Amino acid sequence: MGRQPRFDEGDILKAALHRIAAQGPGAATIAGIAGDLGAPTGSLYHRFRSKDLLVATLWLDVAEEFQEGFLSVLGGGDPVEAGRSAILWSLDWCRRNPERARLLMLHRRSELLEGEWPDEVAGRAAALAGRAEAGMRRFAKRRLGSVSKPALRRVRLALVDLPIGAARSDIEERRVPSHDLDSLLPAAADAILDGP
Amino acid sequence: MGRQPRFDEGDILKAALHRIAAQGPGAATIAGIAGDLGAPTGSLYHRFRSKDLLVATLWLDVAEEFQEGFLSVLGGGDPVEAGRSAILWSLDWCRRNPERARLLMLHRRSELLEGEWPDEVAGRAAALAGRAEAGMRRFAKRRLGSVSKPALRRVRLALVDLPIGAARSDIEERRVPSHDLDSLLPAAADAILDGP
DNA sequence: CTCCAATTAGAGTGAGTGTTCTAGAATGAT
DNA sequence: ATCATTCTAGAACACTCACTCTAATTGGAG
Repeated sequence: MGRQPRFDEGDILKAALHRIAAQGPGAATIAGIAGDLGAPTGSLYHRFRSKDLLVATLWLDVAEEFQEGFLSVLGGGDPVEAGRSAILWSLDWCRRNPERARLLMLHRRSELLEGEWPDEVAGRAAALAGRAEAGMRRFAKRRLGSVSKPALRRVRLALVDLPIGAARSDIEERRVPSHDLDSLLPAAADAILDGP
Repeated sequence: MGRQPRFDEGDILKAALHRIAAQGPGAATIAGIAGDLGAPTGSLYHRFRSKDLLVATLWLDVAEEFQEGFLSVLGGGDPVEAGRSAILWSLDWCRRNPERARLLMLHRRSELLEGEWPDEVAGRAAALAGRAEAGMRRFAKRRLGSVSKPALRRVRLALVDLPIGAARSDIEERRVPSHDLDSLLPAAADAILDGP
């Protein structure tokens, strides 16, 4: 019932990802994405009420995919080993998904999205953040026996901020994260988690 | 010989820094900066041939100031202690210069400057990068006894990428880098530098 | 004072942006 | 065949941006 689509949500999001990975968030214009697809601009607005909503959807898709895998590894087995494995999994995810990694690791949300989340996805964003927070607390409890603020800071530093900081330079230069990091980062993380 | 200026380079750069620190690089428009100063847009173009040149000058001013202090600390005394001190100095610089820190730590060059360095400052940029490279090599030689690629990678990771990654979340939320980092980061750096 | 150069002053230009609008093409149900 | 629905198609709109241009102002040198 109705005309068959030539460009669906997936096509549009994929084109937007390509553009952002190749030329940065500034290149993700409606006209640019439509041009890559050979689509008229109107077709993009048929799928997404605004450019913000398009970009937000893309970001959430990628972030959810990453976070799901990350938290799943973080939750398994011995906590010491789980922490190290989660770091390795993050590095490997970046290697398997170089374009998604550029989107997620290189650009903060504020560069892609001025202002607040669009209403349509505010719930998704809040749920995503909530699951991250819960996963971090669960790991902090298992690994450090505490969910105090300093303990949570350590966990976030060791498992999120340091790996991202370390991988950034490689990702920025369109390389895959160096395999040196596979041994250096877990060592640094343990130093932080087990330090005085 | 000629009319006295109401707005000099320093005023303009300061206004640009305020804007970028407060609202991100996207807010550093010529009209915006001029508006903050109460100046006409023409006056900005009297000082800077283009917006790119203005932003590039600002970035180089800040980067040179930071790097000079950083390398000076990194070059002194016992190398093990110098590495730790350089990290602490970086954190302290961010605390003393919150706006400059936002500019330098939060935004990569590519967010501020699309494309290449303007001709007028290409030499300055190259010299800055050269001094950084030289300082890193000197430290790698003293601290690890080698200037091999893996050794340089470790040094850059321990002294640059990790501290920036660690400080980012605080800086992003307009806080001063946590004092936890003063002990956690040197420990992580040593783990990386002294690791197998 | 009379020049002259430096600077302010701000309207104007053209390119690019996100978004809207109207028209038409395709498709399945009746 | 008709019709509502879904989607393409792209011109048009309002706005912002970096940048340019012309004119007016200022202050020192002669």
